[in-house]
Amino acid sequence: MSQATRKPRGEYAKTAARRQEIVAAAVAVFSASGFRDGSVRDVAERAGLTHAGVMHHFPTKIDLLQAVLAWRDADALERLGARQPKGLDVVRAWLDEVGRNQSTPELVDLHVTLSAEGTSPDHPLRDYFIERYDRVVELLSGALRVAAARGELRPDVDPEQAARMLVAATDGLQVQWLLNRDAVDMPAALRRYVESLITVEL
Amino acid sequence: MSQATRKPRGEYAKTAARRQEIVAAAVAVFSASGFRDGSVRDVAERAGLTHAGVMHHFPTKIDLLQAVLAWRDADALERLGARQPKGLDVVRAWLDEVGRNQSTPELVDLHVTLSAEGTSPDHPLRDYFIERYDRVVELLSGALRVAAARGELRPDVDPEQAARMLVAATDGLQVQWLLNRDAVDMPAALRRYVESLITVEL
DNA sequence: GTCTATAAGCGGATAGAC
DNA sequence: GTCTATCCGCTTATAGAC
Repeated sequence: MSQATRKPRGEYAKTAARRQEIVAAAVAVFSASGFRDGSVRDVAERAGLTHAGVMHHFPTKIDLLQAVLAWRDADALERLGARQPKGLDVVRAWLDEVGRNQSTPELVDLHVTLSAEGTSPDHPLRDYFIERYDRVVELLSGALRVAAARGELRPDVDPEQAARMLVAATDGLQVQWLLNRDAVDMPAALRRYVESLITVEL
Repeated sequence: MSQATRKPRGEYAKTAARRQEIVAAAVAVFSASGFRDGSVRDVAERAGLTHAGVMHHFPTKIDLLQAVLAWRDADALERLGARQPKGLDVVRAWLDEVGRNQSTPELVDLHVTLSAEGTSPDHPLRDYFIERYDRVVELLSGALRVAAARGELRPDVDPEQAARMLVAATDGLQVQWLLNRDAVDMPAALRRYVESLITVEL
């Protein structure tokens, strides 16, 4: 995350506030027009400056999109990490999050599209997504380890492998759900998978 | 798939051959530069015409990429569908395919990126991917139904749900694998999942 | 630090040559 | 049908004004 960690001394409240305004404009534009048809010029107009002005704060259009995603990720991951029992509760919270996301398909689309783009070797979002997946997998596998210590996990289940699989299945189901919402019940499918891993009721 | 089914009378061998040349050039360019940095003009130059000439055959850059993917998909799906016992053999072939794909990460990247883009409501590839996922899920759930009839499937497993989950997990694992190849063993993870569904050795 | 002006290169649309 | 020439609006890079 070379980009996000670069915080020059001169970056004061005013700059941060301006960026937040731009991000808000970007959320509005990309949610309405999609991020492929929503232009930086549209975002700039809505935020009250020129397109080059926007790109002073966010060097590329992708950086701007990353800011939108990070803004959405932040409170979701907070909700997960804040769970205090830290066992299967975290897994339940993950399923809740998936269910909640169904009400904002544009943002699901944004995440799916950008995480896919971000896999390319030289993509500016690559580091961001590597770190994000590490964090999410670590969070969930930690939760499963706690569950294992309590004897709630089947003995042949490896916590990290299962966590990785849960995240993978979530991502993949989102793609199929976006293509055909009637064919997929994401929370139910994930619940079935989790229940095949544990020895107790979820 | 309005595009692929439209085959005007005037489309003869020469045209098909020209398109194949362009697709070959596109594979070369996109594999080398990625499909985001590889331009239609690059493809055109390599195929010996202007960028507008290429876009006569493939109206948009996305259509060109779809042709690359379809070219790769064609024999993979054939290999799967050709399996004659039609039971768990098909699932084994699916895992083999995943393993085989590891030798061409650029094409995996291409598939992941395009399937994600294709989820957007008005995206030209949307119909293509809807149909492709239907076909794949149908192929795999058919295979699991055969396995169920043979008593090889756990009684509480729903073939279509399991097939959908297998495809979803495959897609999601590919994202994580592209981000960090050391962290993920795709065939092993999928094999574990399949083994949790069945009553026999895979 | 914030932003404008400008220009290069891209995907895409159009008109018309063959 | 196939393709070139040309033009459009876009993202992005660079130079420099404030």
